[in-house]
Amino acid sequence: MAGRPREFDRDAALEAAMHLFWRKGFAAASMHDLCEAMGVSSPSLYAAFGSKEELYLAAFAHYAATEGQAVWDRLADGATARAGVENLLMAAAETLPKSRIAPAGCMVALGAVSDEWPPSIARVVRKVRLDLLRSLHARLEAALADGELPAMTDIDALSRFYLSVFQGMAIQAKDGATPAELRSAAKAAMVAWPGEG
Amino acid sequence: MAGRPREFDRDAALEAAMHLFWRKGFAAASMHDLCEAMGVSSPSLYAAFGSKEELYLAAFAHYAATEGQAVWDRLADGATARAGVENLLMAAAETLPKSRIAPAGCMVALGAVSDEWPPSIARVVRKVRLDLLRSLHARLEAALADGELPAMTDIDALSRFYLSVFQGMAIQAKDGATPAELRSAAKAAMVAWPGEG
DNA sequence: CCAATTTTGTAACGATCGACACAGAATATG
DNA sequence: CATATTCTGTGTCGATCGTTACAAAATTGG
Repeated sequence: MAGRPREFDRDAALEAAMHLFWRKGFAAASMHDLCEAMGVSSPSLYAAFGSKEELYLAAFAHYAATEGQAVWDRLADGATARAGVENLLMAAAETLPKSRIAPAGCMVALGAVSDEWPPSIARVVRKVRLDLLRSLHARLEAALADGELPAMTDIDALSRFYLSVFQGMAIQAKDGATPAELRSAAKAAMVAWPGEG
Repeated sequence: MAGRPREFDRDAALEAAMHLFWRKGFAAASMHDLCEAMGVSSPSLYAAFGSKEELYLAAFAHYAATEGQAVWDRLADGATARAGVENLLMAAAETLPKSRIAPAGCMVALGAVSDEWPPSIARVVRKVRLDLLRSLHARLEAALADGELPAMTDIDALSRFYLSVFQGMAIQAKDGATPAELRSAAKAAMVAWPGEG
């Protein structure tokens, strides 16, 4: 087991690819752009990641495990499901708009919404989106069992509703909405919590 | 003023282009696909529409004037702003999922969300999205003036919130959500109407 | 019928894309 | 040092993209 050692940091390169994909999507981020952003020539890139599709999947997994997880973990914060959902939306309002270090939007919410994405990527992205719906659903179901929510609450509808608010916020962030504007929308959404008045 | 007459129906061809762009987005709908779907050879297409970008803009305008307008007009239906918003969301729940005649999603809500779109198109699409926000805002402002909404209601927040629900529903429709599922989410959103409970 | 004009289909253009062949350079092992 | 192995950069491959010459075909006006 020998060979010339790799001259670039694989994780740093993956992070750079993630940011470029995050900002430009899959198709618009050309291999030329990626090589430049990652500081790696294309044969090295292919040796390390296989193909552009596989590189995207690796970057997407990295995104889900870091940026995405950081926001979605807030759902578990707080004593009640209501607090968890509010924390989630507030964190989203803070994270979704463009900042000095991060592009606007969300790779999970906005990825593969048009059919111009490779099917293999679309399948993975949509699966993660459904996972978000499922974890929202699970949190609300627990709240129902705890008696936090009225017994006749429509959990399917409520989880789908709060997911739609999150996804809509992602689109508006892409259009330039500020954290304050998204917070106000999230605040308005929390009024729909069952038993509010 | 003479010349060989055009052999294809310009409006029918534009409608076909609209459906293809609606389903596949801008980049993934190649000129080859478009020519096939429109039943026109590419030089004829260029003579009639100018370029692929201009064709998209024409198809998008056609979409906004027909499919989009039909849904958004519901905002004016009903005696109250609340009824108008509910009608709008219910119409969206019916229209957004894939049907026998229409693709899933919405060209306005989901168009140009990634940066892989030509800037000229992104500018137009985002302007229309902002117009949606403005018309929602205007309807709620009128309701405020009529006393339908409490005097301290945050109109900016409320319009942005309902827009986000609509946009989120569009994403979920792309992921395969049914009209019934979207209706239930819309119903949950209406609970957030000020003074509910 | 003749000339002018516009559309049509075939075929091809240059540009760009993702992907890779190749040879040189850098390491580990014996 | 010699060999095997792996990485690196240059250059290029075939495919596909949007776009357009070109000539034949079809119409109107004189």
